[in-house]
Amino acid sequence: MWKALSDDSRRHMLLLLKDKNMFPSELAEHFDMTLAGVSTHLRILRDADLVKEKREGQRRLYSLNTEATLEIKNFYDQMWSNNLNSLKEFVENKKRKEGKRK
Amino acid sequence: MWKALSDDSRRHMLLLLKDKNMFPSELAEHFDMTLAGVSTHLRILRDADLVKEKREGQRRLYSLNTEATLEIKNFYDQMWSNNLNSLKEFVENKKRKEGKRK
DNA sequence: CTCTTATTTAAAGATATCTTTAATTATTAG
DNA sequence: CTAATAATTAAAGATATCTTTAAATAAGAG
Repeated sequence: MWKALSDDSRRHMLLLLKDKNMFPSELAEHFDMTLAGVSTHLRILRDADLVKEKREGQRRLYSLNTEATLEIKNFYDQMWSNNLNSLKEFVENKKRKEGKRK
Repeated sequence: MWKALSDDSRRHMLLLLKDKNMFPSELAEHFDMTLAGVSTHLRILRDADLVKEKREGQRRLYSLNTEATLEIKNFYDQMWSNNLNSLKEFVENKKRKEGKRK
């Protein structure tokens, strides 16, 4: 999963899929890479459970698996704070600051 | 930075340094690896700005750079939710659940 | 059934990463 | 200064990763 996230193209794919479900050929347009290359990256993301695949006839629709990104958050929580309160405060703080800026 | 986090040993080092600042020789005791290997990993973590180094005579004390892990959180926020409210709710929800469990 | 389209898989090459050993730098102790 | 200790750097080997080309699978169109 961390290996899956360590590649720039794959993180880019995840952010694209976040906005819109896509077919491999569609995704490939956003990258300077062959369709086979994209397909390989999608397999890695699928194995890491970061994306879901749904067959639609001869095509395959890929979508973000929103549940699976939790491990990143867990690691962040462990690193950044000992308890969830601090995270909560951080979020509230950031919101407050953003409110001011407007 | 993502490359730095993609290695199991390095993530383990970060979690160890979170609890206690350590010298390379001290860290090496926790790993099945030579001191030189540990030193190389520490260089990568230092380059990624994830740890800080402080010379103390002939030794070098390593500590976690708590500020730098923010990029992970940013990515998580982008992936998992469009707005910070959802994250806040998630945290509150998790806390509530944990409260129940006790 | 044959041709086309969408996608995956396998093989191969180039590049990157991890880990070790050996050499190097720097500090402290005698 | 010399010896010992702490740590880094360089070189080298093994392994892993990325990307491409070519072959394979699978669905739909004629």
